This record gives sequence, structure tokens and C-alpha cells, in this order.
Amino acid sequence: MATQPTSRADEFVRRYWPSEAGQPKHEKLRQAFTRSIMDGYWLAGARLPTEAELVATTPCSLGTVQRALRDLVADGIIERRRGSGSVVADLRRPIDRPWHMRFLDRSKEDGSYLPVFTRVLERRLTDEQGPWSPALGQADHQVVRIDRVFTIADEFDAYNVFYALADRFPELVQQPMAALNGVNLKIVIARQHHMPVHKVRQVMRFEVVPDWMATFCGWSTGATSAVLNVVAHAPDGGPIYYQDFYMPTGAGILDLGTSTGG
Amino acid sequence: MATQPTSRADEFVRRYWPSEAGQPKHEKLRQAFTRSIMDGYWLAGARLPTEAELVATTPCSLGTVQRALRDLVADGIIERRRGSGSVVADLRRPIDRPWHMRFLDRSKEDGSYLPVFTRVLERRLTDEQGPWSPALGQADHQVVRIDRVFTIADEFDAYNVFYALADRFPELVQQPMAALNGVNLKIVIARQHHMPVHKVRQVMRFEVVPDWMATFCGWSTGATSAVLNVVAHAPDGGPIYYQDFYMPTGAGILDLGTSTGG
DNA sequence: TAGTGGTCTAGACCACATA
DNA sequence: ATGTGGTCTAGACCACTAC
Repeated sequence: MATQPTSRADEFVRRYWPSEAGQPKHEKLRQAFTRSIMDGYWLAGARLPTEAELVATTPCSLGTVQRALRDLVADGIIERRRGSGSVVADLRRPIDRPWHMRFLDRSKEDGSYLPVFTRVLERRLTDEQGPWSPALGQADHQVVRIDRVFTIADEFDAYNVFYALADRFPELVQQPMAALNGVNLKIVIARQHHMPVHKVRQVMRFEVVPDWMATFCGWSTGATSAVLNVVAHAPDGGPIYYQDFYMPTGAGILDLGTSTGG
Repeated sequence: MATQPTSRADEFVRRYWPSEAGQPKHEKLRQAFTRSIMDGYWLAGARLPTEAELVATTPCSLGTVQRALRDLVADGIIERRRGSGSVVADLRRPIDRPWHMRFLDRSKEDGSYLPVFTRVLERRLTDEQGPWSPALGQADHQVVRIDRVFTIADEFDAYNVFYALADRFPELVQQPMAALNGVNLKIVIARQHHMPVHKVRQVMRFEVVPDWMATFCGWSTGATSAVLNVVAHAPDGGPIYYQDFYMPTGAGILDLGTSTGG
């Protein structure tokens, strides 16, 4: 073993090893990594301690360490490669599903998607309550509401309303609005939390949209719109965002993703 | 250990232990259970061999057996309870997501669903090709097409077209049509294959439906309908069914389920 | 060649369920 | 009281990567 590569692992264990009892060691180690990664203690792509270092610095044996690390791989939080080591999963490579507002390209057979452009219209801080409040656990906190327009393949527009807790996602509030144009807010959030979006609940309803939205998006006023509602959660179960996507009922083929679960 | 409870485990191992090399033991044991359950060798609710029996009848040690069984739990294929044993996950208790055509009850806050009644209209065998063909791997096989009407809370109707490979699901062909009324085809199939539906790809599009469908379902002719397309796969990756659900754009709040995946 | 993760073992002790 | 799964250990050997 090299001179002092264990010191970082030592500090990690001192800072993040849970004190609560009644929990298996492999679960404690998993939580320690989950929390430390969310804190930014380990950044995306960072090399994690080796199994041997963890055996030395935690009260776990090799089998227990391996089980915890295997579970973290299943969570999509870390990646491991035999011979090279364990690293924090890199969210900068945004092959990140789920991705909302993906419309299939009818003119191609290969399942490719229509190009999407986003533009931020408005950003507002509010403590107004609404259907997003229970989903986000708003209580008396403020939420950021971001209104956007999605232009799909220059063919039609979709309107989006995004809600998230303001104090939990200061980046969304502090960044200049222009910086949010054309970006995927899911990735902004994933970077800030150093965590991927994990669970996504989707619900679809149909609504007659207000005239201002219809005219804004070039839909006929009084028309019924399909509304896709999405609530996303982090791996630790905490809510991340609540979004409504309004799209015309003449829209294309919307990919709703793949769900697994027997 | 009791008199001869191992004999069943013995036979299981003789029949299902994979011969191919180059695969870890825990994976071999997992596959042996997956295949045997799909064959109906173990029925839903059946009690599986204990860890100790598997240690005795397989070339695996306890740790390896436990890992395989833990992975099967994660797959949703078996259930384990400390003190009582391991059993095949019971698909007869249909708390089985994903469940299509679930509309939330607006009048309640608890997220309960509107009651759904189904009626089979027609069942047809055909070797016609269509968008379902690549999804099902139809080639020159026949498919069963089942047309159904879903009545949601006596409020509105949705139309459903169901496709599956005829030779793979003979039950759907042989059963009297009346026997398919009011049943969840997903469960019929799950029982036959002794396997839960595992992965579900959902896609939504909008279409002007033919007049006969509109009048049949009590929609205004020429109206645009939302169409939810669903393709389901088994845990082994094989396709199970292809369905289109046509619903009026005045419909309620459709639950599209929860997807997990970073 | 040295270090890494992947697999596997033969034990051990414990918590829980059933009888 | 017995049997079950859940956790954990201290080793072992191997496959792969990087140097």
C-alpha cells in the first residue's frame, strides 16, 4: 500500500459513518457513500477508496464492503472496474434517462428523437401553495417556479412549468435566467446534488389551457391540451421537482420511457 | 433435516443447473430458478428449497446461495421471510404494477383509482403484419388480436387493442371469449408464464380515430384521441404483448406509473 | 508486477417464525 | 426448541488494468 492514500478514506469514515444503531453495516457504508456524494465530498469521476482501504478504515470485513459497493453500483451511484477501481458515476455524460419531452421522429425507423429547444420565459419565487406542495414537501418554504417553452423540431411548441424547493436548489434561483436557456434542468440539479434523478412518477391529464398559453404556443384558443405531470425523486427518496408539460393534442409520438417493476 | 425434503431440490438441480461454463455460480443458480419458475416447475406460492438444502445439492456455499436468492428477490421473482422460508412470488395477488388504464379518482385525496370494467369485443388470429410485428418478433407467426372496451367509472369508455404471439400464449386463443371478460390479460399471461411482466415501454401519440370506434365508445366522430401504446417484456427480455389504448381527450387523470433508472 | 475488483468458501452469531 | 433467513468474517484464488 502506498504512503498515505488511506488518510482520505479515514477522513471519509470519520465524517460519514452513521452513528445510529439497528442498521446493518453494509447499509451504513452504503449510506455513508450516498450522503458524502450528495454533499460533494466525492465529486463525479472521483476515485473512491479501494476495498482494502475500506476494510482497514471501517469496522467491515471485505465481504461487507463488497456488498455495500455492489449495492451502490445497482443504484447507479458509482461505477467499478476490475483492475482500475471504483469511481463516482459521472453525470456529466448526460445519457441520463428519464428525459421528458422526447418525441419520436416519424420519418426515421431507428427510434431517433426530434430535436428539442428550450427557452426560459419566467422565473418566480413564491410561497404559494398548490398541487406541487405535497409532492415537494413545501410546508412554509418557498418554491422556484420556472416557465419554459419547448420547441419540438420547429413543428410545435409545448409549455412547461417547473417547481422545486428554492432553498434546496439555490443554483436555480441565483443563476441568471439566460443561463437556464437550452439546458436540461434535470442535469443542473443532478450536478448540484451530485446525484441522478432516480424515481419518476408520471401522470397524464387533459385540460383546456388558458388563452394566454394557447396563443403563446400557437395553439387554437379553447383547445384541449394533454398535460404530462412528472414528479422526480432522488435515490434517498427526497423529492426533487414537480413539472407540468402542456402539449397540443396534435403533437407527435411522446416517449414515456421504460418502467421496471413486477 | 427432515426425512427427504432434499429430493425435490435434488431433482431441481439435476434438471436446471446450467451446463455452460464461463458464468459465476450465483448467476447459474439464479438462472436455474428463473427458468424453472417459467417452466412451471415451481408454481406461484410454492416453497423453495432452504439455503441449507441448496448448499447440500448445489456446488455452492452458503454465501453464494444467499447472493443468488437475494438477486431473485430484487428481480421480484421470489419472496423470502426470515424464519419461514423462500417462496415463488405470488402473482395471484394482483397488486402487480404496472397496471394500465388506471385513472385517479379526483374526488378523493388518497390517490385511489376509478373502477374499471373490461369487455371483450372480438378475438382474431391473423398473420397480418403491423407496428406490433417488430416489437413481438412476429416473423411468420400468427398473432392474437383482442379488441376490448374499458369502461371507467361509468363515465367514459376507452378502446383497447391487444396483440400477442398466438403460439406463445395458447390460453388466450383457446379460452372461450367470455372467460376473458373482466380479467387482466397481464395476469393471465403472468400465470401462464409463471412470471411477472418486468419491463414496460410506454409511448403516447394522438390520432383521429375511425368513426366506428368513436361511435362505439360514445365519442364525437372526428375527434382526436390520445393513444397510449404499451410494449411489455418478461424478465428474460422476451416480448409479451403490444397494446394500444385509445381514450378520449376529455378523460381523467391517467397514472403512467413510476419508472426507476438513473 | 503490483494493485484492483469479482468470486467463492466454511464457518459464526443473530433475529424471527412456527410449532 | 427448531428451523429459517440476515448478517458478518477472514481468509482464498482468479481476471483484469495499469505501470
